[in-house]
Amino acid sequence: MANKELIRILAENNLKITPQRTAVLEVVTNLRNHPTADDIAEYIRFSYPHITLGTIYKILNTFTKLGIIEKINTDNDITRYDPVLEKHHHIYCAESERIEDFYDEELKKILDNYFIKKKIPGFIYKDYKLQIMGKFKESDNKK
Amino acid sequence: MANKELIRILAENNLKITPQRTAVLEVVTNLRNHPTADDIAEYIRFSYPHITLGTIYKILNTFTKLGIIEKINTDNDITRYDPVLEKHHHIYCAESERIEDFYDEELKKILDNYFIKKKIPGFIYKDYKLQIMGKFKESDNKK
DNA sequence: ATTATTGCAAAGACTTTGCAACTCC
DNA sequence: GGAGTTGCAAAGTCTTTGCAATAAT
Repeated sequence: MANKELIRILAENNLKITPQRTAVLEVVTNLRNHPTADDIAEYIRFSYPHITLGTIYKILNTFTKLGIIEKINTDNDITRYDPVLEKHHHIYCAESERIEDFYDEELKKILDNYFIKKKIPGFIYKDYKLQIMGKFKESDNKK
Repeated sequence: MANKELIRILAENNLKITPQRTAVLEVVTNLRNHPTADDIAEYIRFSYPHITLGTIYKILNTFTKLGIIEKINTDNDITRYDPVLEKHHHIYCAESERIEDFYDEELKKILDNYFIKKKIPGFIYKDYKLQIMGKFKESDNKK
């Protein structure tokens, strides 16, 4: 994502354009690695050696509240972050920290269709999240 | 779940039968509230005032590794626990801490069917988890 | 100039760990 | 009796918070 685009997103959300915010947004959207706060800090320190985790967390929380990014829950208690783009699911590897995006038109249709029809009594449905568990065959289990 | 049944489960898993383990298993299976470790400690202290969170966590981790219970991820970083019974999903409330079980035969069929057919390249599929988000209409938002 | 944001350090929350004492089989 | 479990306290990890200094509009 180009720098111009990043700035546009911040502006649209009435956020002041700071280098730190731009950098965090850039890392999360461009990496697509579902990084942890710590991962993000590590990347950003190349360009902003003085940035601290406290700041990263503040920025991530701001973005999350505005719906610019989304938290991803993992089985250990470390939160990871995902840019909000088109609706997609996540594939979790049982043997590594890898989490990959998964998008399938058919699956989307099936589930959307189900939830349009299905009424859950006493509950106002808004969205669903699907996690796919298993393991990647390759041994190149990059994070 | 009867005490006899709880003991059977522990025995089946080659665990020593201790009052603490029996109590933890009882709380998680009978409450079906998806309690946190802290919730569980609170309940058990009625009968075992001296039990500590450390012990609760050790027991919960043992049970989780053996597949007797399962961790449930939440958006804040507090882990909650669910007895492993038949396959079911969870309904999350956006406005309270409530998490309810959801089981629907049709949904199960649809998803099982999809994943039987669908091959994800480079990935060995094992299971899926579906989270349903929205909010409960009632104001009696018991936890 | 005003208001929001950053950096830093300290505090907070949840969870894990080490070890001696104790239980279960 | 021996191996495994508990209780306790201390430590660990991730995340939040408060506040003065700083930067954005």
